[in-house]
Amino acid sequence: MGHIVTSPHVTIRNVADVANVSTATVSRVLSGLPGASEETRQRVLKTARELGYQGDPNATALRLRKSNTIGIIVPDIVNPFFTALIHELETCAQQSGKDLFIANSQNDVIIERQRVQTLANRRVDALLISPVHRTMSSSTIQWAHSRIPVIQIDRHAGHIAPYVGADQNYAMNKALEHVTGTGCSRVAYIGYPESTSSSKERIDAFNTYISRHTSISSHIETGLPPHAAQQIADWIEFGECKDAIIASSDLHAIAVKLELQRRGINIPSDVVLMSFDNTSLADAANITSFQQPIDLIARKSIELVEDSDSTGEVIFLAGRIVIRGSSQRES
Amino acid sequence: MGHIVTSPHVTIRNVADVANVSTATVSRVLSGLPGASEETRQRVLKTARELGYQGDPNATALRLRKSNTIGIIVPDIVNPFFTALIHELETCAQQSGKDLFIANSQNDVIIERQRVQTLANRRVDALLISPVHRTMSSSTIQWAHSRIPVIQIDRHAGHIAPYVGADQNYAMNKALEHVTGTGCSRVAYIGYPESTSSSKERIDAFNTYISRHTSISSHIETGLPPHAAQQIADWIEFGECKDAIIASSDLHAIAVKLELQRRGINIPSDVVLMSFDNTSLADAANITSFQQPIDLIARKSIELVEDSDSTGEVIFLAGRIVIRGSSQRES
DNA sequence: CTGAAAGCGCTAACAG
DNA sequence: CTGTTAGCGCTTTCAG
Repeated sequence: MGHIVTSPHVTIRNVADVANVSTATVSRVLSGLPGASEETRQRVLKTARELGYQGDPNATALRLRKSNTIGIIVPDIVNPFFTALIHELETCAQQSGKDLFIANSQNDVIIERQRVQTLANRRVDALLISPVHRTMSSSTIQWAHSRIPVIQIDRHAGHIAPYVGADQNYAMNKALEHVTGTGCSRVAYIGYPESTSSSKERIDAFNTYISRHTSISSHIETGLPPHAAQQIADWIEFGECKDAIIASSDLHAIAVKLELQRRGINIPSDVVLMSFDNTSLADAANITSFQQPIDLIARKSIELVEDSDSTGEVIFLAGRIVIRGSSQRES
Repeated sequence: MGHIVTSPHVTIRNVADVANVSTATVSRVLSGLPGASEETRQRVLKTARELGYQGDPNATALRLRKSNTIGIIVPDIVNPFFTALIHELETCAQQSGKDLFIANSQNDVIIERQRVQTLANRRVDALLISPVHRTMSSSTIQWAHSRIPVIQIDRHAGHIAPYVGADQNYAMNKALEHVTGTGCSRVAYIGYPESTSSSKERIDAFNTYISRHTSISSHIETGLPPHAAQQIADWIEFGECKDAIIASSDLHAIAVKLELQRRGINIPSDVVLMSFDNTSLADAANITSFQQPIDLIARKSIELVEDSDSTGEVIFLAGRIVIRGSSQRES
């Protein structure tokens, strides 16, 4: 068995020879440009089809200095939120006839820089990026933006390039309204530190809301899911007012849920729990979660790519809460 | 603001001019080839660094007809199992100094063919693919294998190219031993239909085991998670012997868990439940799950890529069960 | 040890 | 309407 080379790559030259025209004509026809009689058009199209001509994207990219592709760099490809986003982007990109280059920066600004360079060197037409860090990613993004159009997506590193993402302030307000609506007046926030723009915006929104509603007492806990979950469990109090926990990621919510279960604390009767992102994890663990509008985020970002004179735009999108058993009696 | 072109791409020509040598020499030095005095070496290296030379992968790929990259096509990028695999592959590929092109076939053989063609045209050095379908993907894979080295990973479409994946027979035996070990003598299988090699192999292994252990009664239910879960719940019986359900994916297991909860059936006291893949979903839902050896799968496949005379190999790897609350009393 | 030159496959003037 | 030509950035003989 093994790898048998049967069909070499068909070049434009091959097509030209068989169709008895010049490579220039083949190129024009295949690019849909004018300047070819209907007769030759058909002949070229036919032979190209018969020979199975596919084109060489590397040669085209070298010549045109663009590759008809869009690059997307996510900070963590294992996170279902980002794969859901990638999935939506794929659909939108396909509709624009573009391919997607998917890259993972593994939550590391060094790797992020490498990925940005790789994609820029490959001459992607535009780069969508969800930055690893709110401040430390900005130089990389600026570097990229100086050579190709860059759009920040879901997270940003300042007003250094257009941004499309969810309105974290709106989301956090909805979340707080929901949990206070279930009768909680002690509410805690748990999530990663303020290293990403979305985390920071959520924490800011949380604090603002609390400062305006003096009847609510609050608590904030940041850190990696397991550790932060232990801390937050210590904060739980049984008294006249009911406790609520808002987790900034489904992962944090699950860590909290497991920790509370271990301590014999019941959800939702003792403590109301909800989270952000509404990934398959929230569904699996039956946790109420705020659904980011990833379909709109994807659509808008691809639109921005097409629409070249859209520099400096900042687009916030809404979203909605998906209520599950962790914040209501009946599941 | 907007997109400001400040730094054009630095070419080998630029480096050559500044260093006062020919492009040929620069190329040799940068490729680490012999044929350059230590003095010029250093000078070239220095100027390349100072100018921020990055190289043009498109030009190199055009010239060399290879791109120093590996392509990976997964059937469903939203599935945490495949992103975990991608993550491992990234690590291994990086160690070999290669970039990874990630593509998603969206469980669709048509899209799968497109993705394969795209990557082949981009001259990836090798293609790793987890086929969408056990039989319908084979022509695409054969087409690809006729032009570039192809390795089937986790799933396969016949002995048409090397394969690296888990030993499904071993895995299913371990699963059956585990659930029968908890005292169950009625056991059901739930999963997707036999459209993928792994599904088929698991079902075959299930049937073989059952036929050898006549004291166990069995049941098989295939279909999409929610529907199949309803069916399987109808099968549950309360009697002298305890029931167990083995789910072929974490998604199926979660659907089963939710359906049983709705009917007031307790896990694990009434029914023992376990699944395959051990993704973050299983962790979230506290479900015992068989962990595929994705680290070994990734390592082996990258090794096969390097080792060019490895045609026709078939490598099966083991794995282990991660026990959680769905199959034991204490969590 | 080094440079000149050819050419990978493609597109875009420019002629005809 | 069509062909000739140059060249994108790179590597690699082949001379010197």
